[in-house]
Amino acid sequence: MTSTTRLPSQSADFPAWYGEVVRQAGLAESSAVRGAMVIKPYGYAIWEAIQRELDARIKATGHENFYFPLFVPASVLSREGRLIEGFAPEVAVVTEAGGKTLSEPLVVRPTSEALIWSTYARWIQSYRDLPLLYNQWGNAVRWEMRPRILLRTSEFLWQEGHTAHATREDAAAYARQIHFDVYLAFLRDVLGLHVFVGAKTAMERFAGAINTMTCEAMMRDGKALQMATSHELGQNFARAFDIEYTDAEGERQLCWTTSWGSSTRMVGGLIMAHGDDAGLRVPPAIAPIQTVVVAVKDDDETLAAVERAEGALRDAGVRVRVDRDASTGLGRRLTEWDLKGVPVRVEIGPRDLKEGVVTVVRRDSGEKAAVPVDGVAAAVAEALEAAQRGLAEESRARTEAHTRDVATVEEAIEVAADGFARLPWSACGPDGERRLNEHAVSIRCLQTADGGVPGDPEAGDLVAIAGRAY
RNA sequence: CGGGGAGUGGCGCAGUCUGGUAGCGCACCCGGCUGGGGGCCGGGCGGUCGCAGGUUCAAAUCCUGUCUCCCCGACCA
Repeated sequence: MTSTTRLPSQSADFPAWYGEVVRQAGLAESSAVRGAMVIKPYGYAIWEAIQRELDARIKATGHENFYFPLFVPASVLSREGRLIEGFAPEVAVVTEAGGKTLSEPLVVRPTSEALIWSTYARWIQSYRDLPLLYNQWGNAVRWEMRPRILLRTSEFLWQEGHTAHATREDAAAYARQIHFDVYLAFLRDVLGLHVFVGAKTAMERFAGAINTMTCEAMMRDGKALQMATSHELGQNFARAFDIEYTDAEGERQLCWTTSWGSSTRMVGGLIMAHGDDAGLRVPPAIAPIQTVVVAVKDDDETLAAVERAEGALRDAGVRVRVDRDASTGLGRRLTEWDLKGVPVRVEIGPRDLKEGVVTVVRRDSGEKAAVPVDGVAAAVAEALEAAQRGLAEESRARTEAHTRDVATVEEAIEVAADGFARLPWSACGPDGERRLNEHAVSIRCLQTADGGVPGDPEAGDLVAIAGRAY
């Protein structure tokens, strides 16, 4: 049961707005465990939809899924110096189990890297075993200082992919394929988010990676959120975990590996980027409920019409839900569907039926249309498509409107107040990056002049995308 | 660890400066009217004011101590 009635539009700052929507739409709540969360049924339905869509795309690139243990022996995690260094401050450690103090502490995985690489070392013998392509859906724990529900919780759900290859070129090509064909395509085509793809600077790179590619999206308040990353790990992890193979000439070689991941943070990003003052706006492509048919009254004629509309929509393959609970006030019911971000609503009541129509309303634009009773399925299909396009277009337009070209670090700091700055990397460099950081601005990624991912993150003539980040 | 703030019915808060019978909104229960965007009217249930001690005729309010939580910064998928 919710208790407050404070509406999102009444809160001044955006994060508060965000928390209200998360709570009122029934997505998640804080857990009894510090910094963790309970994902409520509707929030989980969105995550399931994301999983389904993303998993299909991952598998299409030739991967299968597997599952590794939650606990990692501390000695295994520390085999790659940078890995343990990168995560040491935020790992949770189990020192006691079965009523005894453990002879070796177990780390609750902040990532499965270490365990998976040490296993790959046994699985890989020959060049015939390569490439090795697996993905895992699971959870991870990072004891962050400042948790934010769905954006940075101490436990989060994610997928992490790990691949091993014979050559650097093959590994690089795979990382790119995942980054573009899986992450970029998913974020753009399914979530309707305009994202910047690029490489992380040395400072922002994943510990142990030689190249980290990222998808950065701009939230409604102009701040950045990293939506997914793909790493080329070079031979660093192969060396630390002895991942070797014998090539066709009989020579022992070190593998080249990649890893990549995305998490429940995407649900948070979806809200922060598409949400408005009335709640969520979920793109039809992943909306657990695409259309809700609302019975304005519960007289027999209305209920019969609602039933027919539901049938027609179901037959058309629409994920439809019916709301015929007239004992609850209409305004209250409509508000609830708005908060959940159901993309299209069909209202049916005596007033409509007298005219032989039903009312089709789009959540993204608020557009209302009276359509003939027999035309519901077609009208809804059209509205769903328009809503998907509309949200994507809004995201693109807003992002572009808040992205400006600048020439100096000082200008970048100013522009980052409410958006992104495109700054020549040559005018910034690691020193400029540090100056940006002092003003809570970071370089989200480095791009080529035409907005692509640089083949070499150390190349000249790159453009830095700078902004404040969550 | 540094800097701020808050603990009062289930939830959100006012009251504290200036001590005097603990209040409001939401939720909940009952009755009625309503019903095309969180509806209206009336009636109810519910709180040892974080904890401990002190001052006082009298403490949510003043004093001392203590506990807890939140926000900002350093961390970050």
